[in-house]
Amino acid sequence: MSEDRSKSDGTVGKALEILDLVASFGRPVRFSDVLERAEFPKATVYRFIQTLTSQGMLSYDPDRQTYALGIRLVRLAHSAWQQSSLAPIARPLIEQLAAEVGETVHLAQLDHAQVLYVDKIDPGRPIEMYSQAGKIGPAYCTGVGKAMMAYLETSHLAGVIEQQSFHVFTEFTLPDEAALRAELIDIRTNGYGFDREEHEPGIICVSLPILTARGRVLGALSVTSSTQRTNLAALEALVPRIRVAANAIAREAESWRFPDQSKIQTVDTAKE
Amino acid sequence: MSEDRSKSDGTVGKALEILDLVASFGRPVRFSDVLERAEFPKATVYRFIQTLTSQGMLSYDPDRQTYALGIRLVRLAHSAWQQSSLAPIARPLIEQLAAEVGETVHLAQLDHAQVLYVDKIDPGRPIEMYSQAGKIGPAYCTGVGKAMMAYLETSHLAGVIEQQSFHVFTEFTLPDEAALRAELIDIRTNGYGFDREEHEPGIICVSLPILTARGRVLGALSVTSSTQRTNLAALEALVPRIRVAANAIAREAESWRFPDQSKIQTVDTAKE
DNA sequence: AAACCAAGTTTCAAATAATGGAACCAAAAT
DNA sequence: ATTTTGGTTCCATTATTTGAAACTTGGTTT
Repeated sequence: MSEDRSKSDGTVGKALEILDLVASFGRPVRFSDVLERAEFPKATVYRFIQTLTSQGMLSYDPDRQTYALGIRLVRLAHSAWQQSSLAPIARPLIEQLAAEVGETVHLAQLDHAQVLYVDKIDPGRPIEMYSQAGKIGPAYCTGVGKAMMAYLETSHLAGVIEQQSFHVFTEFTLPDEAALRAELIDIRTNGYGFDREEHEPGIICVSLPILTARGRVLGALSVTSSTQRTNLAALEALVPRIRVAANAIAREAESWRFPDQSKIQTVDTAKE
Repeated sequence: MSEDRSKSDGTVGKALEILDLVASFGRPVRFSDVLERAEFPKATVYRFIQTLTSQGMLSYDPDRQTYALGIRLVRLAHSAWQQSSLAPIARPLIEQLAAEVGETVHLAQLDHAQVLYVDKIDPGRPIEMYSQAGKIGPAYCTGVGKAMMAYLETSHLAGVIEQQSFHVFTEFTLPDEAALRAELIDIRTNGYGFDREEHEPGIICVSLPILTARGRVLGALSVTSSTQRTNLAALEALVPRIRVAANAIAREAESWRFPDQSKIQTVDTAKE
């Protein structure tokens, strides 16, 4: 199910596989824990762990003799979040959106075949960030996931759908590819989609894709609430307002031209 | 100055060097941008970028033909922050501390030879997370940096000091190793240290290390303010309260025993 | 339109680094 | 004192990385 990464990315791919493996434990691990789950021989796993530790991608606790993900990752993520994600651009826009509609707003992007939440604003309560940004979720049963899938090009979409688990979370969870594909056509027709308690009972949302002028999917925006507080029709009424935000984010993301500091003449004598 | 990483970490080290390089631009980059600054030949840089992109560590924008740090990093960092840093443990404790003292509290750890801020609570304003966590700063002229250095073992300390730039930020910046070493002895004697406008004019702080029972440095805590609002003596009065928090964090970090889910019998027939 | 150029991509033999079985070591358990 | 478990090192074999050079592509200039 996830044996595609590292398939032909040589040593680097394998090292990152080990990194993911450590991450998957969700807690500090001993060498033997990793060895057990890894599909490489002892010495190989050992060397990878050494290397990753020396590189700061893993950290070693000498007291407990355990490895955990290293803080170099936190530093890199700081840059990643700033430069690669929509979050820093979108932050002021979704803050205002959340304040106006009075509901939780999610900003998500597609990672591999999963939804990755890059920001969340919950009006009222102070922002808890790390607990949300970086979180991943299934694509086939979340509003943002479906909104993004609806606008993928056919070939890419096929790959993404193939990797959906179609685990049944609630009675409303879309059960299979056929149901999902039908839903995606609907979304494309309307320009927005819903989560009808497909992932968590009582939780509903409207979602819109964030698209470039050329139609490439950048991410998705959703407004989430519960069945107690509101209903789908009320959420649907927010679509125009959300669309304004989504468009604004797309426009800003696209127009973000960077100071052209790369145009410095490169003299060829730069070899010294 | 930073040619130590990847020195003998083979291919993986080199790939991560490229990753850092991309991060260092702070904005999406073209292939040639990277090539220019990298010390590897064209084909090598090219393959690394391909690999990293295919691995999701970099993301490629086909419209602009640029690479940026990938969102897989955000996902990994989410785990890293949770499992490796002190932040999730410390969060409630420093929130309360910030509320009580009414000043900004920083939580930092040492990464390589730099200070890495893993959390920040500013009473009054809502918490901005990724924009702060992950930020790095110099060790020799920040309160948290000096507090941590003061408690490193001699050999480790030497390596860290060697990498300090001793750039002069203000008239109070410690100018050289001798001044720093003297200051570190002071800090060790008192159990806490100050930032006397050494990094930014008008900004002062008290800082305490977070130490394990065995005396290993886990991180540091600081309460920051400005010369307009307060003075060093007033900050010093907060030390006992801060020490409570620092000790609590250390104790919790140490006693955090993880559910013993690794003790599942590993039958050796697991080969199929 | 032809010639040119810059940026990006592919090739392939040589150089280098990764591999992994096995031996080794240390500390804890018996 | 002996065995077991968990971690570390060795080193000949093997596979991968390397990088100069050739090539392709898309955009400019003449």
